[in-house]
Amino acid sequence: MFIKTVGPVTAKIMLVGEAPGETEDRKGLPFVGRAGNTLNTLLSQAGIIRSKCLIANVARERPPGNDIKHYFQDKGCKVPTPRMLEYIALLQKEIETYKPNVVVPLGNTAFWALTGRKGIKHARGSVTTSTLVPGQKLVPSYHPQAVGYDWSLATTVVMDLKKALYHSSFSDIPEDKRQLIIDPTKANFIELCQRLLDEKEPVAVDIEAVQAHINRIGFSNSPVWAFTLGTLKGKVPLFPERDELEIWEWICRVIAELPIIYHNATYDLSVLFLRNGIPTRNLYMDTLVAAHILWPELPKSLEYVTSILLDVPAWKHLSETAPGEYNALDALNTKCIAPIMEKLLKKRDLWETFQREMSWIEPASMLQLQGLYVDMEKKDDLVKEAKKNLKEVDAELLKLVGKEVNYNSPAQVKNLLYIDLELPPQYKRRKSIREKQKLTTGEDALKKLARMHEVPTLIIKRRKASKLISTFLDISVSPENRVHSSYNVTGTGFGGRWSSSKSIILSYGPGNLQNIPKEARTLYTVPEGYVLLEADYIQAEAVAVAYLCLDTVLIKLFTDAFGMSGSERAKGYDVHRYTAAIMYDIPLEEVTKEQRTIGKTMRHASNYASGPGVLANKLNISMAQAKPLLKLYFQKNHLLPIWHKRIQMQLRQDRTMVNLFGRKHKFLDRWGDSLFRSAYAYNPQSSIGELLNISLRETYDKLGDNIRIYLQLHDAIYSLVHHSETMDVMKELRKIMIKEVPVGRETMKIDVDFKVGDNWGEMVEQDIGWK
DNA sequence: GATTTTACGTA
DNA sequence: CGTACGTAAAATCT
Repeated sequence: MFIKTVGPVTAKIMLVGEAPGETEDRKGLPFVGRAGNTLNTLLSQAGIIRSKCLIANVARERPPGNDIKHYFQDKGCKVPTPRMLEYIALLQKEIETYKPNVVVPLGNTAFWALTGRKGIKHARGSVTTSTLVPGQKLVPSYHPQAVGYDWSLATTVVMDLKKALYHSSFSDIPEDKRQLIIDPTKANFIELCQRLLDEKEPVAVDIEAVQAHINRIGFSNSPVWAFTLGTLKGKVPLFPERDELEIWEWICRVIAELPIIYHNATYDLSVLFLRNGIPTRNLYMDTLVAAHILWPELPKSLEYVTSILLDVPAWKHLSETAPGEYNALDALNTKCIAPIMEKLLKKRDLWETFQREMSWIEPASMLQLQGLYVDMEKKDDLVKEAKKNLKEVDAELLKLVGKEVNYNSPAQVKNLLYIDLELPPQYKRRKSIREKQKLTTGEDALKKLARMHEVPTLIIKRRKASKLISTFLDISVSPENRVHSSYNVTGTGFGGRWSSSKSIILSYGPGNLQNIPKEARTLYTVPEGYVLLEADYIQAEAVAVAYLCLDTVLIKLFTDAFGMSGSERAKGYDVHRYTAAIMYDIPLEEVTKEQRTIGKTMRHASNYASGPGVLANKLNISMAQAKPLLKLYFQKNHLLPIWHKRIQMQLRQDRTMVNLFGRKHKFLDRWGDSLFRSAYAYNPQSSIGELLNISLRETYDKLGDNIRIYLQLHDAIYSLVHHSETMDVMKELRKIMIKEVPVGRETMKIDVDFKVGDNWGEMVEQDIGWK
């Protein structure tokens, strides 16, 4: 059926979708199926009344199989069929007739029909014009159907629609009158720097670099202008050496003396310091950090934040064709969003959290630039040994299998297991029952098959050995035998924790330092006379959960054990033993090793509401055995389900959770168990991360002259300490790390214990009592 | 050549 | 249907 455009001819807003679906086809109206429902929700959240809008699709008849490719001659959907051209001409005529103030293309097809361009992700949220109807204002956004698949896009679409609503009150397209000064002469550049120094406003700075060598830098100290200077073209300097030196002196003056704004300071600040010796003494704001605090659940790129907060054209496509303009706009837009974000942070009571995360940038940058020393001999030995090990497994496998198989290839392993060896097929868990089953060769599946055949065990062994070599042992090191990973203070969606990844400044090493297995840690050694000191929070997340549940018995166990040595604690104050004791209703001292292991697994699993299947896997028991065990556990720990229910109630308010330090997170996923479990994990995980990083910064301030902070591992700080000072440093670290954290009416303190070693793989517990 | 999927390491 | 991350190799898309 042909679907007509609906809505009042006087409408100020016109919404354009892609093509009708099944329901639309049946009812003869656009956006009345599932996508229509989503659209209604989005419109109402944006304050737009649907009946006052014109609603259209580009294609007017439902394509077979709902596949838009039907209307194109090519796979990339760039060459339209004659029918599609007719539809586009019709759309053009309608827009020219109704003259809405703003047209909202929803999705790639509508955006392409109106502009001839693709890439809705980069275009959405910008204010732009149509080429189909010249002069027609557009505010593009995602298609409601995309929101249906990924509900976290909803927030973005609502913000775009609000922007469209604002733009529907007038037809003019705002002119970008901001002034960009691109590649001035040396003399002009110096004048401009002088102007920045005179005006004393916070300056947004952005560098462009290839392999951390700066080739361009841009500045902006007001929302109306910016300037940029290229210093390198490829590897060729653009100025004579003496001029360049002078230019860098002025750059240094600006950056070292004025309050500075970056988008991703850990990068710009580190490169400027490493390559040009320029310190950022007054870091006023990192707009990436601001975005991470304001909307940890949303994208944080400058492009995205700008599309949300400003009414400016997209500019990222200029990076190749007009690098000067691109860089100047980066600086300018950073400058423009900064004050808006500052206001929002204060309004939402997040200023303190923001300042705290800002304070982590310096130590995180230090850790990246400092790096870790690698013992090359040890590394070579370990690689050799691991390769030998791999060869042995390969030989065994070849004997059993009788042919060469690439065990890193899931396809080949599937063939081997399920066709050649005729083992019972193991399937991946499906998201919905309607999805078709997919075979898996993951470790859990192989473990089950291991009961029937000896090959699966060897495959597990083979893959572990191969992973160890490729990811953790066979790593690149700097000329100084160091690895330099970057710590990302904005790297986790929850916030509070840092992530760790390959540095783009000094790209040596395994990248992520937070997932290195014990076997690969031994190659990280310390200089003669020094020790590696690990200070970690004891049972941190479990303690946090106990306080959040108000489990007074458990809290007492932790407070009684506070300050005890490890061996004392193990005797009568061990959480897992306690868990087993209450589960089996026996005295603490009668708990067997096996029962303790069960207690430990149960606690880990059920704090965050895992199901019987997973527990069965972990304890290597059947589902039938796991179910009553879980039931028993929740009977004895009745506060846990109450806590979970409380979280669900909090989510119902506005889907927002707040951690123990005031950090906020909005959970945007589809309402359901998976969202709940994520929310259960939020407070303990992000609060402990935050606690550790607060302590890390304080350690950096107070002990930075005597020790080198070496590693951060979510709930542990590692430092290099002269062996003669180990005891003193332990005392100091305890003073810093043990903090009183309010949880409701209680005050939580988490104990710290220490390990010492001369390499990261062999750390020895320090059995010291502190009472 | 770029992007997605699969598998697997840590807290 | 623990959660949170990042990387390597293979598979897939263009």
